[in-house]
Amino acid sequence: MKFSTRTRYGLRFLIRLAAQPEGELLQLGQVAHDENISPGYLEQIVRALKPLGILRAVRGAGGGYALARRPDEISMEDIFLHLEGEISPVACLTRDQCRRADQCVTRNFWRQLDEHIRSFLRSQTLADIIAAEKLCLH
Amino acid sequence: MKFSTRTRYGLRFLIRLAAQPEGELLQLGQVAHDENISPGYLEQIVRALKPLGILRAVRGAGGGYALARRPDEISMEDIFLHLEGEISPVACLTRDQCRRADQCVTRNFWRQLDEHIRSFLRSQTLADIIAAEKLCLH
DNA sequence: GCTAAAACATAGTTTTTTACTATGTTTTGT
DNA sequence: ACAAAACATAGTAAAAAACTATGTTTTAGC
Repeated sequence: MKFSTRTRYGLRFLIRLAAQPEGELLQLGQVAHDENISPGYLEQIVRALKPLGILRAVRGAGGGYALARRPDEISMEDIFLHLEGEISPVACLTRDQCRRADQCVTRNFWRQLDEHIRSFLRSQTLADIIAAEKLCLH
Repeated sequence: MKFSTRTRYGLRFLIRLAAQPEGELLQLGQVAHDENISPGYLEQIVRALKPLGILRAVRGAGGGYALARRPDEISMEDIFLHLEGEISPVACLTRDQCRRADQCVTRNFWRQLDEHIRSFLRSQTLADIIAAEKLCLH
């Protein structure tokens, strides 16, 4: 039960954006270098985030990325859904519904676990993570 | 973020044992057949559970398995630790401590998520799962 | 004692997923 | 024009997961 580098790298990218001064652009290559992530791989990851609509991209020389929304309006649940694909601990909760579902002894347990994880992710925003970080600094 | 078939099959095996009348043995081959799991694979999984000490095995013809403890004394956290290997959503919480750990922005977030998942698993026992099942029957 | 049936054990193989690379195209400031 | 950035897809390598194969050991029943 591990989260992929996709999710971890993507989160780090977003945190870097959130830490950026309002309106300032940050280049993907810069983040890739600082965070020691392959630029090509990071591009793929960032692309997965685009449909979420939280990124503002400026193309061409001198371009870069910025957040399109305030960090406290961006929930971890949304981020995880786009990076990880899905969150559920077992596939049958969201897809591949198995035919034994209604007589499945463990299904209810998985559903509860799923709801626990999701509700935590729902309760957290990008801003919370940054805030926790700032607290540590003094 | 999916749990492996190891964990899911192993859990189903334990539930079958828990549903068994007190002291009665259940054969692995029987469970494998009923649950449509490869017997050889299920054997591997069951072996991973042995160090937990919740299994009583009787070898030889007419042998089988039974629970060595009451279902309400067997926590989901223990089961998951043995089947999944570890629970933490990222490796650096339990091993592979990275050298940037103390300046890691996301580490605290991962730790909180980890604790949420673990505390849920700690709160649940095999007995709870069986009980939830019994409720559904009438 | 022999045999069949069960648990016990390890190594190997296949399949799937993850992580990453290669090779471009498009856009835009200078 | 050109360099630097985002955008996009396909391919590849490595790792993990899922399973198979091939045994050994134990024990009840004949």
